[in-house]
Amino acid sequence: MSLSKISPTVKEEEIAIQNQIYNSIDNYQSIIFSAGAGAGKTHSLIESLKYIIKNYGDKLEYYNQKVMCITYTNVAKNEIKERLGQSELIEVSTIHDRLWALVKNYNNKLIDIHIEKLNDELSILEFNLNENQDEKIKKEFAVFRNLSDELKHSFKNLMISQKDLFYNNYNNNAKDFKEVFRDSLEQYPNILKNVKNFKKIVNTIIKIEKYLKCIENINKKNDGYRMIKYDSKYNSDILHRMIISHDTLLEYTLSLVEKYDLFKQIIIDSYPYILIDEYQDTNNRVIQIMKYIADYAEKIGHKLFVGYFGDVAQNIYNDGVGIKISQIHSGLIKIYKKHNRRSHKEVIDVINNIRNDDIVQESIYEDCSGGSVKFYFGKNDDKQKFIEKYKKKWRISLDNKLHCLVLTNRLLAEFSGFKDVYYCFYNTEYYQNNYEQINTELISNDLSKLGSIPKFFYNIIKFKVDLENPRSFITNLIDEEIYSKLTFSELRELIRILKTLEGNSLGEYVKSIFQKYKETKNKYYKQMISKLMNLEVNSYQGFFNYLMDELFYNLKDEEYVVANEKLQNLLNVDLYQYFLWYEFVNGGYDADVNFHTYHGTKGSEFDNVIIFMENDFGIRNKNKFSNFFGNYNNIDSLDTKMRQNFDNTKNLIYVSCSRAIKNLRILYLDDISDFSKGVEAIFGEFKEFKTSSV
DNA sequence: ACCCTATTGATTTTT
DNA sequence: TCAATAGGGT
Repeated sequence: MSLSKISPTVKEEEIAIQNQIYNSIDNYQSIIFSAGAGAGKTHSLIESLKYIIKNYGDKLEYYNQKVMCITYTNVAKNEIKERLGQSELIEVSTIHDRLWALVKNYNNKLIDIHIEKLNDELSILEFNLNENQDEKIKKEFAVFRNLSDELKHSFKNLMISQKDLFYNNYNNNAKDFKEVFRDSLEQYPNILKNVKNFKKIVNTIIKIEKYLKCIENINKKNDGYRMIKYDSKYNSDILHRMIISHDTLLEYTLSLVEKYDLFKQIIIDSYPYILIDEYQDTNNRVIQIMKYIADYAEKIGHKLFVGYFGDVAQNIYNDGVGIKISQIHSGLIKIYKKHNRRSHKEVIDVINNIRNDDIVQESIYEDCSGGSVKFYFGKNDDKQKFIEKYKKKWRISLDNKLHCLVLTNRLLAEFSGFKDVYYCFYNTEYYQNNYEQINTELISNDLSKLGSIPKFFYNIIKFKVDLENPRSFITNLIDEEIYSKLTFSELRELIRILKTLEGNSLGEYVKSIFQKYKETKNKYYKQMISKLMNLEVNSYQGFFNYLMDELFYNLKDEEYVVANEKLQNLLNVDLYQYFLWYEFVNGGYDADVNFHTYHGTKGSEFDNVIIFMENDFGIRNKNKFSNFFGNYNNIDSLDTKMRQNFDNTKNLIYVSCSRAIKNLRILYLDDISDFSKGVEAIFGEFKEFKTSSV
């Protein structure tokens, strides 16, 4: 068994590094702790928290103070809470939750900031509408600007009064849209020549109106305008309804921290220890907030410790602060940890080459060899063969799984075997109009993130799986409320009825459920189905209509046939595909090969990893990976923009490759001859993958 | 042949 | 939301 022996000297080194952190805590010297993938960062963070409680817990309790531990994601928050165990003195939460908890007590100040924000936004809108000379914007607003002042005024009023008409027809095709406004806009020359520009103009006008009204309402202290609300579920601000979203919460908090010394002091005196997990992913405003607080603590001579834990090379999100942290928060004590507790030597060597900076990891284990890394290039069609080869070679089973990383959710759906489910959902009006939603609402390992219809389908599949799985408990299947009322023979009868349900597609299965519903007199069955379907109408037609309403709203008569067909397709997909999707949502526990996106693997580790890579990352990021390898040997010649792209790609490859504990293979699906030097520099050598040799 | 407009289809992830 | 491409008019 490898990866088990740690030499005493290395163990001491590791302890010495942890002691450096403790020492900084003792002296209230803020730190930035940097360690590569698999170094045990979270472990260090948790040990530090325990250290604070052990040594300063009494003092904290006496002064009614707490330790603030903030994470970027809820997943990280839960992991830390679980590993740390119960502690009254430590508040673990996501950054946004913590900031909102602090900030919401300052509602009056927030309202002032909100009015400022509305005014700022208003001047931007007015500027674009009337003055902005930027070529693109000038063109978009030209037809409006060409109107006389009088016409501008009347046009604004007209559109504000016809707001509903405007939005109701918003998704019409251009011809129909023009038809709606043809007569009422005759006196405004060319205003509706280009629908896109027209929409832009009218949207701007309506927004200005809304913001002005909002300010008026705030000043009059009208109902609904006396409080700022933070909505963590929704991704953008609705400023005119007093609702702010994630980024604006950070913006407002930063303003408060900037302006009000008392606010800073309250934070400092309530939380003398602030620890930040995965700092590289947080928005730079968070670091600015911390810097303001730290500076003020020093000014007034109050003790404060700020600890950043993270790794700049694992910053893969655009708005993460990454390497810029040192510019924003200067004067931090740097602590590095070079040990790797995760991977075999062969993997560590490669990931060191990828990051190529001052963190050069060494395995903490003496017995760290025995892994293997190889880089292949091959054809796009060879992916399945490649997987097959390593399934055999590595003896893949449920106990020794293979994890494949792909770039897009679309590929992930295809490989995982629910391609048609993905495409049929993709083709619905709802997901066409909210195209980015499909990836969160359908392709998620987190049940709470599923969209309403995917969740509904999930429940139906779960019902079927629980029913057919001999290992599952009756109580899983039958609701407690119903189960408790049943006699033994009633239960047997209910199960007999349930077992008669059948169908090859989701549609057929649901049809069978409702057919039985109509036929049977068994009230328990009816209760169960009512509960499962949660629909007003207990019929297949009711089910169908419900889906139609949710997925294809706002239909015009002539669109009905196509929509009907699309929904039919969604229901015609083989039940097995839905089953595979269900398995995926559950985390793929029952599959020996699991698929992930590169980004989605952050924090995980797997024994066997295959990464499929190619030149492009979608249509907007042409040559992302080929440029990385091509530029690897001459990064100094890159301009700022190119360098940013390079680092971003580097980090993504670093995160992906560093998931591997033992075996790592890359299959590159394009020609690599133009940048093979870069590949060699990282992976040593490369080979062609020939299917004939399998 | 050219220009402007409409339609189409898409990269990932978190709060 | 936005870039690429298809389409339509001159």
